[in-house]
Amino acid sequence: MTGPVTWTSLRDEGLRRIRAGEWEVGQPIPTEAELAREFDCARATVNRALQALAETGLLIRRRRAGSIVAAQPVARATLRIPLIRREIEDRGARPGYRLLHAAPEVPPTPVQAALGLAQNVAHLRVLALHLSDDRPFVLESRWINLATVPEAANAPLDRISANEWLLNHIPHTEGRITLEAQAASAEEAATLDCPSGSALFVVERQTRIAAGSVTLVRLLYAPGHRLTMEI
Amino acid sequence: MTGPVTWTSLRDEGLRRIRAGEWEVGQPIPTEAELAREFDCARATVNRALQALAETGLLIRRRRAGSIVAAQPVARATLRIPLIRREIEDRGARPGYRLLHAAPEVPPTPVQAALGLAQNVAHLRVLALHLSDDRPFVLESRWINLATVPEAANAPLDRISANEWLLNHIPHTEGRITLEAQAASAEEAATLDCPSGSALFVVERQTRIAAGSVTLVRLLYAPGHRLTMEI
DNA sequence: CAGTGGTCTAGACCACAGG
DNA sequence: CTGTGGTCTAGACCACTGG
Repeated sequence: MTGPVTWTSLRDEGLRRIRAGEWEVGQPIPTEAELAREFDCARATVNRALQALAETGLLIRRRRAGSIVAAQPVARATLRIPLIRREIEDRGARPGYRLLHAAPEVPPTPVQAALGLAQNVAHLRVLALHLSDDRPFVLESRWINLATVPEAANAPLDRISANEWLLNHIPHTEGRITLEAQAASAEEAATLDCPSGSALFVVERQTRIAAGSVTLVRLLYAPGHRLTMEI
Repeated sequence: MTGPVTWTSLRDEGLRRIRAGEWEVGQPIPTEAELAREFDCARATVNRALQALAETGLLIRRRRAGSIVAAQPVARATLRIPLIRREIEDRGARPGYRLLHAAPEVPPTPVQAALGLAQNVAHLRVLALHLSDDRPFVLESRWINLATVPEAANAPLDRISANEWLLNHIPHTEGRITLEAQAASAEEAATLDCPSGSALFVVERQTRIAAGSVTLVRLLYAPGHRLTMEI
């Protein structure tokens, strides 16, 4: 804690004190005004630092009651889900892509329910395989809502993955991500070149824009895939 | 955008403009000064809003170059990993806990390597089963470093899960979380009451404090477990 | 070199909730 | 009612970087 005081340096010092137990769990830490005096800086600077600590769940801040160190901090980790191609490149491998199937189709009832669709809406059904150094990396099973994204019908999905095409055409979506494990069906196993019944890591992503549901995709990763995050 | 201008309202308006395409992908948005004039507020307020948008990966901000809308926003989702007991309670089920095994033991070499240990260090080996409405929910397989946390040797792990005991004694740790899928071994399957070879969702958490490694735990969830996040 | 974001400051007012 | 955090403001200086 030498040099000029910035809100990031204050945040780091707060993090240190919490981890070192200098600020006790469940106990209030000094008020913003007190910390501002201690570090000889403006209260706004302290505020910005404590706000950042509260954002990561380490502090619980309440007016009048002050800021207390969270007793049971919920482990909060930020998951970054990049483009599959980038993911492969980041591992130092050569990415590949093979379109397996692309045709208009009305989703089966359970998929419609998951998408929150009231009626039968035409979708583009896409199956594709992503390769890492020529070995199967992830099997992509996707539904694209043609009511929301009619242009998708003409997307050159044999050359560019739906993943990237969508990102280029509708980059900013909102949605939900679900992580789970699933046993590989015989067909999935054949495509991913692994034993039938293998435990697969599955990422399901559902995205929408204001106009409606955009896509529902299940990414079935070949065995051995891990997702790592720092806390 | 009526009422008083706050940095959160500015952030939300920026999010709307990005999603609506009013701020074009890859293009610079107005400068902070311009936005401050538009919304008739101080530049610091605009700055706080844009900083929040940059934090979530929607904007890329560079001095002199200005802020541009990210072309391929990396989907960033925050994963919240609560106490297992809370996780069960939050699902409206009754949590249960059974200690299966707890004894000092030197970890096998691969575990030592994962923990970054140079020599043989005594650990407490813990196996426990968490129940949800009397049905197996997650199998906890843990190593606790007795060099870092000697008190753990006397923890009443038959009554309180290591999870909670550690959180109460060493609440603020840093570490790494890994998510993967794994096939259930015969023994694991028996404990979790599922077919051998079932695809299990596995959360591995490794935590440490300044003094050294604290614990390595693998949480093997019974089939059907899903982890959901909003983007 | 000039324009942009990054940050600090000092002061102010407000909202909220604990006592 | 009062103390705490939440936020805004106006101004300032700095750091970086693109032209």
